[in-house]
Amino acid sequence: MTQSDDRQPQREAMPCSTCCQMAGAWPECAPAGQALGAPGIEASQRLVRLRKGEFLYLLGDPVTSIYAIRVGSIKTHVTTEDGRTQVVAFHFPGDMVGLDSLVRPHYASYATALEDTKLCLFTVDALRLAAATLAPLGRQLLQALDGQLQRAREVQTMLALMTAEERLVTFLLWLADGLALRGFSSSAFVLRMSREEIGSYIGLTLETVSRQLSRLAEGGLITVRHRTITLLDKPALRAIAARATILAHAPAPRLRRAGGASAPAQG
Amino acid sequence: MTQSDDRQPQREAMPCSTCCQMAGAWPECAPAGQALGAPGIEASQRLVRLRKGEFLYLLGDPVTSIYAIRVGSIKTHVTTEDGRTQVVAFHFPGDMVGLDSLVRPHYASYATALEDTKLCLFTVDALRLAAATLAPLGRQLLQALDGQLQRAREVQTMLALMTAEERLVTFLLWLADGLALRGFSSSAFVLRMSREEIGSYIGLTLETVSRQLSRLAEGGLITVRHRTITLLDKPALRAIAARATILAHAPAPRLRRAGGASAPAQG
DNA sequence: CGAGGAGTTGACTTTGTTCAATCCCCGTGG
DNA sequence: CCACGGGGATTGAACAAAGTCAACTCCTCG
Repeated sequence: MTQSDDRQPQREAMPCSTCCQMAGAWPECAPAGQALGAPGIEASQRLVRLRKGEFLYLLGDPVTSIYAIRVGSIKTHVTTEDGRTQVVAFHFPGDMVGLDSLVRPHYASYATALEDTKLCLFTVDALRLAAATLAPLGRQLLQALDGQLQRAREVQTMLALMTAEERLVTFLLWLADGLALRGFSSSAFVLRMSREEIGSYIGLTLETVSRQLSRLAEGGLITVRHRTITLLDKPALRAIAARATILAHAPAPRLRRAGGASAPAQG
Repeated sequence: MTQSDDRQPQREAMPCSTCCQMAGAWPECAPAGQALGAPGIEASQRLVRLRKGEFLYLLGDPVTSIYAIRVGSIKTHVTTEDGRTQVVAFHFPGDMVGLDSLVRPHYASYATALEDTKLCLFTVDALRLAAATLAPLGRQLLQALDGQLQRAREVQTMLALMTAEERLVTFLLWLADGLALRGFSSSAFVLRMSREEIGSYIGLTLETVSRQLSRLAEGGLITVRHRTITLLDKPALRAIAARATILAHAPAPRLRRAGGASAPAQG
């Protein structure tokens, strides 16, 4: 392999136009309010530089902007109650970073540079303004889409680091919370799906699902009769699920230093 | 438990207005082009009824509409090359179904009723029209968001049913494909992340990642030197990953009848 | 050149899967 | 009204895959 073919691609500078194409049909990273298609939008084209290990943003920070990577790479990650770190995505040149937080007031993850990285910054004011011009429909779509992405990432985290018991309890609580949201009893309900379907969703076999349900019942935390479930001790259940639940307004992540600047500054 | 509290909530009829609130700030399910916020949009308010086990749509079908659940519940699922089924989401009253396919020409999953279900139908023509009126920015956002959702679901599926080897190979191929997209060599590249970070992403420990890399190298499929990876036998690698890869323009799913067919029928 | 983080490798343990037998509703039909 | 059949669910035992703990090597960075 020659250098030309074996080079370290991500380190190669990439013209912004290229990165922006990648990001979708972004206009040049240079100011281009026009191209954004909504009147009055300033693309407020700033360039951000990060060194390896530095944070682009922290979970819980107010969402001020989203980014497109020009050069380098970024990981977005979360931490769990018990201190484990879960990488939810890797981002490479052309990818958007922070998109999953667009419709939120606070970032839903940490973003850390895996190497020296340059990004185009788009102020969220501009984007929100654009969003405001969207049909309400569009906003709702965005909102709903974001909700589904969020849930998918929760599942992702669940599958990556929860035990069978934790997964099942988490799943039951999701159902309960869903029912509560809709104004129904959240402590007694009927499963609409088979053990097999549950297992498929949370990455277990139907036997394991069944066994775990039995164990929880033995422990007096729930009652199981066919597909009718009663949650007897929600605090205890939440405690189990919490072990590997994503911290929402979290403390500091541990992986890597944050280069001082944006660092959570804990040692 | 009394009936009043222990009733089967999801079976309860729910006024459409309620379901629509749930779905975001959807207008009444009754015709309300106005409320959609874009001129000329017909909400083309149709109601769809499904009986338990029926499909709402199939993977690969042209995307004609998306739905909001009024009563009932839906699972969306995919199948893998080797015939396993993976549930990617459960949807309950108020949830949107098919949203993840909005920006695509074909549905990216199957949607099956878990019980008798009623849904509000929104023709995608109307939605696309709305999308067309969005700033190009908005469309790109939608596109990018959808891309991230898709990837999250791929990870979800990977975590739920792939072995360590399959996960790692899939991950390497994702990296390679990403590089190829960006015009770089896709057979030799440098990992930007540690074994630990890879492991976190694909749900393995760093030791397992290391071991699997070694095994693949032993087998002559790849070369590993520190963080420099060379893919020597991509067909073989693809074959490994394919075992549990989501079928794109798939045949029929086996779980439940769709009016006739049933069980996985293999064994 | 030294220190320390990253990576590899091995031995052992744990967790969940697999295979298989059995149970239990529930709906059907006698 | 009750027997029967069948799919979903439960449970057990053996097994396998990945995790854990630990020792050791090798770069890389300072």
